[in-house]
Amino acid sequence: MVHYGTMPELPEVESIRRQLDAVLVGRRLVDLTSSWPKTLVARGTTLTAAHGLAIDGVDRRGKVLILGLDGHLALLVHLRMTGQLLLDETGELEGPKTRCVITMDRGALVFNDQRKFGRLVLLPASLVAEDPLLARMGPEPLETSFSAQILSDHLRRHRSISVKAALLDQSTVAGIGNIYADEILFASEVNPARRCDQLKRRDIERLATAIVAVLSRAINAGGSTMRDYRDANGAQGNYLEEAAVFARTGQPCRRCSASIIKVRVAGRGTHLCPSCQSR
DNA sequence: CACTTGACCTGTCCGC
DNA sequence: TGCGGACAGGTCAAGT
Repeated sequence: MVHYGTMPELPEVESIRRQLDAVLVGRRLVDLTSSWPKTLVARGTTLTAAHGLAIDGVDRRGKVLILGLDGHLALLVHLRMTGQLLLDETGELEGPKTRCVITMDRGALVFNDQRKFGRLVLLPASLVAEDPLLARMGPEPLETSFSAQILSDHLRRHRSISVKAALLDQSTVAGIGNIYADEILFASEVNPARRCDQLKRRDIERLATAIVAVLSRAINAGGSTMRDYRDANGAQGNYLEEAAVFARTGQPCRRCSASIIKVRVAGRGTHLCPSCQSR
């Protein structure tokens, strides 16, 4: 059994966003604490400035959650690999991996993160767009304005790097990580190692269609669960049962029955069907 | 500027 | 059984 880390990507973060938005609006922050210095920081404000503010909505940009606080502050949450943002109504979810606790007038948000890569940033709402976590984020693939032309425009900034590396670059398209990059490339019948400047218009059109289809389908399945992923209620996702290539090394391709292989592209473990994705 | 590599972290797995 | 090292991957800083 191969071990994988966690990879909350757009579908997982969107699942969490929906759950939190449905229950957090109106709750007030009482206290923010962290037990690992880098996990929670304030930029352009102080942590105590958030005390007493009410959550007015939960948004998402790429893989970043954005909790709005009374219109003038915001809390950015990036789960990175192993982060879990859990709604703790009864005070029972804190444990050895808890890095941050956001106490509210009702319940708390507990941020558990085994590998300590996750980040929570409190900042003025006016600085959200220019924060390093969001400043160079590419187009949102599930907005109606996303199109093959927009994807083409962003891919054109790359030449020799692989199409997989470009998909993982958040400035190309927001929210794609290693699992969905592989799934999108399979659905597009494009080889992950293909150079960006070798993509034909038809390839880019297929990629744009697959990006929307794969991410939408994954949201409907509640996201993927590798190892540590949990939604805000602690539940796992189901998408991996539907995955075409990811974590299916040696198993038959669902389209042509050839054996799925795992190779290294752009420094990442990469799964593909050598027959369907020969070019 | 385009691109690659290393650092950040911890837990798990594999080979000796 | 114990232990060292490779590996997992999102992002940014530093290097080529």
